[in-house]
Amino acid sequence: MENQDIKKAGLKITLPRVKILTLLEKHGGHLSAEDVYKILLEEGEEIGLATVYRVLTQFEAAGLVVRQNFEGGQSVFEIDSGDHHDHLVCLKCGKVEEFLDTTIEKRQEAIARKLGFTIKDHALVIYGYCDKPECNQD
Amino acid sequence: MENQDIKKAGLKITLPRVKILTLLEKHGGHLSAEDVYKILLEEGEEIGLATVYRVLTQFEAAGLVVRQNFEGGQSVFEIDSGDHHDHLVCLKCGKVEEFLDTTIEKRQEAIARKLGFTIKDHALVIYGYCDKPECNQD
DNA sequence: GATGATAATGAGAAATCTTCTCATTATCAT
DNA sequence: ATGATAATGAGAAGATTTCTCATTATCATC
Repeated sequence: MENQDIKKAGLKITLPRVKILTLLEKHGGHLSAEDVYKILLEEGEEIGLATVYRVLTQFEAAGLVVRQNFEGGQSVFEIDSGDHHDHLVCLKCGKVEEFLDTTIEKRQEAIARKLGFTIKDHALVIYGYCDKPECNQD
Repeated sequence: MENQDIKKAGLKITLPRVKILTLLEKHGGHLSAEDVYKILLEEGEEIGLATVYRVLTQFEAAGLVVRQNFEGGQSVFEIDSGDHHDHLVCLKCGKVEEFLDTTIEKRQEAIARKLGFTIKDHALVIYGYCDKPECNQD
């Protein structure tokens, strides 16, 4: 029940928050603030774009969603399912694949340790072309 | 001689281009377009911000510089020394460390192959706190 | 060295994404 | 039901980057 998640985050349960969280859960994928805004509009919900940004930022701070800053464009958000993963993004069609590689994760920690850093977060995005015929090559 | 690099890129040798390339080489680190603009102003060069953006983009396309999109803020540029590397960024003081890990690089290729992607580029940034006393913790 | 086709520049406008402001409205503990 | 407080919506504003276009500079050719 997403209402409990919102409450646990110290936020009041409001229609915009419930709708946005439900939408992200239902969709599953990676949505930008504007995507969320437009889908809500299509569903007949009159929720302001500023509210969408505000709520997504609050959800991020609360650990309910994760923000990804893919290059060139807007941030995208996805439900924080708890299992960290990195991303592969197709530069042609925009398809996003997720992956997790424990070897890479461990190497990162070793590197940070060696250089005296305490890891707070990390972003690994591989950009390329996926295997669809219209995306292949060049 | 940086003039030859500019010429090889199919660009005319102009004062803004020479100044910007020289500045990046001299500085060595990671500079935003605005950093470059301000430093040039301090040096008495009247080069417009639009020109700085334009030239940096051209240099990137020509492979002379590399653009990094660290989270939250402006892109930064550095001379493309040829040796690819990834970055560690301190969230407190902004210090940037570079590293290269062949294990990670190889794993990325394996992952892309498995998922049917042709790698074009990738971005790995580790965010954390460096070992300076004022940056440590929280 | 002068000439001219073409490319580059500078300044400000504009585009894009995101945050802020503030008056109005909704939530929720009592 | 009431009231303190938080949340919302709309538009303005901020931040970064790109675009437009008139003016100027570059460089191959003469």
